[in-house]
Amino acid sequence: MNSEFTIAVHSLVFLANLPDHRASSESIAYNICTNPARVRKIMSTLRKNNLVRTKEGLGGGYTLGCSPAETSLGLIYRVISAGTLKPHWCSGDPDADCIVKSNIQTVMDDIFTESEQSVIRHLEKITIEDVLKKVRTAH
Amino acid sequence: MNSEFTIAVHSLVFLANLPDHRASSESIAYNICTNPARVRKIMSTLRKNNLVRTKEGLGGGYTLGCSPAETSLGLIYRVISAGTLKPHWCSGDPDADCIVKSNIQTVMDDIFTESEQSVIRHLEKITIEDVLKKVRTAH
DNA sequence: TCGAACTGTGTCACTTAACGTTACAGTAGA
DNA sequence: TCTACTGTAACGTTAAGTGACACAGTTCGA
Repeated sequence: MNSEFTIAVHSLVFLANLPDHRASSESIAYNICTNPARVRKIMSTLRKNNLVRTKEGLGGGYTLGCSPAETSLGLIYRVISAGTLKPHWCSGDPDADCIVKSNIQTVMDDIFTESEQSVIRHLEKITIEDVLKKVRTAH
Repeated sequence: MNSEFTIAVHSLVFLANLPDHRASSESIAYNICTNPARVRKIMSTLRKNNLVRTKEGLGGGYTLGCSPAETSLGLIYRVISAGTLKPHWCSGDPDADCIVKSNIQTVMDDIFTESEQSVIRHLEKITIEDVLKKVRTAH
């Protein structure tokens, strides 16, 4: 899985934890330990899915566009990371004669897709608020 | 997820599909489309878990060490790829003052571990025989 | 007992994906 | 119009994934 999911969740939790739910890409990036451009790219995707609101210009930045209690990590995964469970490298060769060699790709593809579905179903049970609570009570 | 899981499954399905369930690393690698050394490295792990038997020397090679109908992909995942669902990159910093920044790592860690468990539970429902059947009936 | 055909394993090189950096156009408020 | 933001693209750098090679150890048959 790629780490954009982590960044997306961290950003939303960070915003949810702030009194005014508002921050610039620079302060979010500082909290996450990455660079503002990377944050902006991911926030831009979140905005297109109404999970954050953005405001350009002076005094602008990012604000929460969703209710932490109603936003699941499953939704965030689908928006940010769908398809990333499957490895890039594939075994076999569709044009080969051997049925294993030629058919394994589509079979494994299905298996990875189903596996991803089971991850998403699990992540749908966890909300941003749940994560925030865990962060607040972590020892 | 890393592609060693794919190679392990492909190898076992390939062996299961052969009449004598026996092959050299070279012929397995050719079927998978990778190099023999990589196959040997992964098969070595499978051998340590009794999923294949290996024989060195002249006339040696790999044979199935398990029953395809009783061997689940979940077991293979645990043996080969446990822990690879989580991305390498982590956000936050355990030494920071902000509770989000300092605690997000352990919280996300738990989430990835649980997500991996749900993948494993799903993969436990699929056997090598199931994969072989799908390969044989794939259009 | 020697040679051929294997596995086991380590090392290094190469390729590709992940991540960081910089730059700059566009926007909005002071 | 200046300053502080986002949006996005391009490029550089680092780390992971994969391939290639080497060689010691093993087994069998001639």
